[in-house]
Amino acid sequence: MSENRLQKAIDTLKESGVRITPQRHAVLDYLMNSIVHPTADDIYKALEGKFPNMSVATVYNNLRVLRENGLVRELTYGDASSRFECNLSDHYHIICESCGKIVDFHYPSLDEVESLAQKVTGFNVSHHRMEVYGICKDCQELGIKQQH
Amino acid sequence: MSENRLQKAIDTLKESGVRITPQRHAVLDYLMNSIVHPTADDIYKALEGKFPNMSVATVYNNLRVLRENGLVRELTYGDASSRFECNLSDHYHIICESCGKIVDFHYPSLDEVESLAQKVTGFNVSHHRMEVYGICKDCQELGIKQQH
DNA sequence: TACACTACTTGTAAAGATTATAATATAATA
DNA sequence: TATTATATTATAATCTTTACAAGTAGTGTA
Repeated sequence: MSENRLQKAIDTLKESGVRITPQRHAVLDYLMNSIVHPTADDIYKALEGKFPNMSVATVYNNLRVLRENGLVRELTYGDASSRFECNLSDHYHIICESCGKIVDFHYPSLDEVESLAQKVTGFNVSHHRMEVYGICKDCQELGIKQQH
Repeated sequence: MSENRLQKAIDTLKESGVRITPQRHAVLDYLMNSIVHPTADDIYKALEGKFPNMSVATVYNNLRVLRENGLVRELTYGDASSRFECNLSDHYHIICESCGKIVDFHYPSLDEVESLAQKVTGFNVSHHRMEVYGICKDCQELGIKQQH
């Protein structure tokens, strides 16, 4: 199942003349099997064992290539560094203000907002982004425990 | 009108034991009369004439103090630097993908999304953010002109 | 297989935004 | 006006990301 997705992605890359190097394969594979929306540095550290000589620049380069080929989405939040995900299906994110955890959730796309914004501002609208913020279950429980 | 808002903000600060220095006053005043959502560097450059000796750190310090006192909101987008605004009324932003211009627009708050997200994820939701992206009128016209 | 071409990786330097630190200056208050 | 806590300044440091040059390695062709 997941292997299928990976193979499809590799085929897409090859069709665009992008070479499949071991490092690139590893970055893509890691992202495909990750649900935590890692930063570039997370990925770098995660692959350190497998590729002791890999440069940080390689991670950034590959993330850029994957993004340019529509296989990876870059998420930029308030904190210092970008986060990356492979899940390109239509979904939104909810972010824990305490631990930074990011969780996907589904909601019908906010097309109405887009069309109103277009009408009011005269912009030619292309897309939108939306995130919800709050405290995750784990941190809620931790907070309650600490009060005792 | 605007003077009234400024005076109110100053009173709020004084009540919290925050001193009103000339630099702090200028940053607040500049933000109150700005509609372009400036970066810290924009503000620094704008006040350079009035305060030739002001440090960039002072701008950051003051923006932090103003934010902590609920007078300024920090907007973090994909690009490198944060933007700041004083308009704390309920509104959303639409951003030009060509020139970076940010324009306010009004839309009923997306409470429904928040409550669904809370139900589905178990998070204790506090707020959300949403921005629309597109090409502004000016850039649309510029694009058409360049094609001739 | 040998060659050539191009893309990729690596290591390091550089850029840019923001924060930390220490010394000096100043606003608020009695 | 004197005092004291807070703010400003100048600079160094940090952190993320990009740029660059040199070397490496896939890929296609003869």
